[in-house]
Amino acid sequence: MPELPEVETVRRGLAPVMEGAVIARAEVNRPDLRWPFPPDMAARLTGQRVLALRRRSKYILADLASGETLLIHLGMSGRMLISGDPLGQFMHTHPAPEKHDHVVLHMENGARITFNDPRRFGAMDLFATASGEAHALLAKLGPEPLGNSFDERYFARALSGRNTPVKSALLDQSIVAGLGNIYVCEALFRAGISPRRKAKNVSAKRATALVPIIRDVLGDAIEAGGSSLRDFRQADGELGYFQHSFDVYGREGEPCRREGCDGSVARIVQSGRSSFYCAQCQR
DNA sequence: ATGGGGGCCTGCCGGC
DNA sequence: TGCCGGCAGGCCCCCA
Repeated sequence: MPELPEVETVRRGLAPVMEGAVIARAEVNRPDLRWPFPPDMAARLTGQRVLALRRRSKYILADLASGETLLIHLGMSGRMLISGDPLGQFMHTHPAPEKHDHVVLHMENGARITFNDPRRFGAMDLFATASGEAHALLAKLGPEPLGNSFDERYFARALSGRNTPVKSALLDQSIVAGLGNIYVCEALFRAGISPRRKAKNVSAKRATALVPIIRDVLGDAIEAGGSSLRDFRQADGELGYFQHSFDVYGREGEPCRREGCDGSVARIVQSGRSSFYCAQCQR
């Protein structure tokens, strides 16, 4: 269920045990997740050193010494668990295998990285690192919201002329890549923009204001995730799931948190997804 | 080209 | 207690 901040938290948690480390054995327990795994995936992972662990949008990308990149998507319910004790962080034991442990990377350094995904909306694939972002899943992604190419001018233009609700536009990964339902709701709350407003009717001024707000919402969440990583390593090694405090998401019926606002959080359904917002101060 | 809806899966929670 | 409907943070694909 991870959005960009959770995926980044997972990446940061995996990096110390994966970057520079060698995959001794890849255990692949089923032929597919959302799509079939690439041919001979286990063999193509076995013996490979991980040169770098990157993130693009909600995808984790592991560059291998073979010249291939392992693409990982957590879908809605994907989780990563680190076990073993490669860094001397008190995870001496490997937990018993659980249902939905689909892929396990046994690292030469003693770490074990388990991908567990009950709903199987996740994905794994291999592609030539040199082909860059030509992969079908990456090719149509818009700019990284925390990157330089996501700027005020770009964003105002991207929203202008769109007939769809601004909520849908922000969920559109080709406009900006990495936001999901939660952080869209949170960003629109901070910006005081109703999720129902058509994208084309968001003024350039407000679109401009939204850019740093999106960055802040994501940045705050990454910071919260980062500070929780230590705890997860010491506890059970599970990455990417931690307590968030949201202003509107999941707070239907509760009071609006904006100072001076006496409204309450409403839930509406837009294209089949819940939107949480305060109709009083989001227009 | 754009926008909306269906579908993929399993687990969990609340209501009866 | 058991069953059932509704819901879940993603994203591709098809259709109008």
